[in-house]
Amino acid sequence: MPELPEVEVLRRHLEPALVSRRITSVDVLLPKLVRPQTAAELSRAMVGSRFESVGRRGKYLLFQMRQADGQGVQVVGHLGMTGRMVRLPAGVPLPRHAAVVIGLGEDGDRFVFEDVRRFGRFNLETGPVEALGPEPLEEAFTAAVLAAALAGSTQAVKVRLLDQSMVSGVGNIYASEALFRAGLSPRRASRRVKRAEVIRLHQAIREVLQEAIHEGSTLPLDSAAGGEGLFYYGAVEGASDFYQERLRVYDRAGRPCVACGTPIQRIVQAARSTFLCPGCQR
DNA sequence: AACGCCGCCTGATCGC
DNA sequence: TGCGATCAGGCGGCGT
Repeated sequence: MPELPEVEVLRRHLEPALVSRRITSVDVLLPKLVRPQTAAELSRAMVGSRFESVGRRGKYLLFQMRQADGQGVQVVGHLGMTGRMVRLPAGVPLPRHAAVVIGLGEDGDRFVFEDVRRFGRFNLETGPVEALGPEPLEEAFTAAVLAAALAGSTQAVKVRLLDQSMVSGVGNIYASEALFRAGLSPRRASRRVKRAEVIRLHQAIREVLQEAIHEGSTLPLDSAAGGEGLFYYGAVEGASDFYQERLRVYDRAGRPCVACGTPIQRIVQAARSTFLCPGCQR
């Protein structure tokens, strides 16, 4: 599932594919994922505008457009569990679970948002993004900020890391990975994480995300589709396996820890899987 | 008010 | 072999 690194890699592929393209049509196939819910309203805002930039905030993609009259338009996208975004060349059939189809002009290319499980979003409203905590890879996210977010909370530190108002972009996979790298038990009450451990965790969060972006950005996301234009996490056969292989604990229950050989353990916290090495994490 | 928990979804996998 | 049950989980919303 896409977390900050996968969204960032997707952003880097999408931006050059979209910037300066003019929107000529908007079709909504899955209205529940879209705000406003009708193609008519979405069209009124978007059609005629050009893409100016594709940004990212946490796990959200921020599409900036501008109308000919200078009016700015912003769309906030979220991939949920299974969402994908792709520039689809003319003639390529729409994916089965296409939710929004945006026409990009005379050549017939389309920008498509699809989502099998329908947890994703495609909104003109920017509300959810305003509530997000600091970007973990930016300067504002310091060890002191992390310490303050953990202080006083009895919640398990792993559950706390998933709270997007604390740090934005860390999901279930990289929460487990960061805690493993920091040698810290996911079960530890947030308030009981010591100063030195906070510093290690802060560093570990940044490292696991940074490395995943770095390795993911070497993936040629557009080559397997037989040419230019297909950009999305998971588009390439084996791309998600690639992401998976780098992981030290996530989804590795029963397999030996890469550091000490102890079998990796799976536990459930807040109704989600957590993976840890009982030997390395205290 | 912080925190736990449900519901939304469908495809893959499991068990009988 | 086939089919129903279970599982996966980000996040909004609701209840305590």
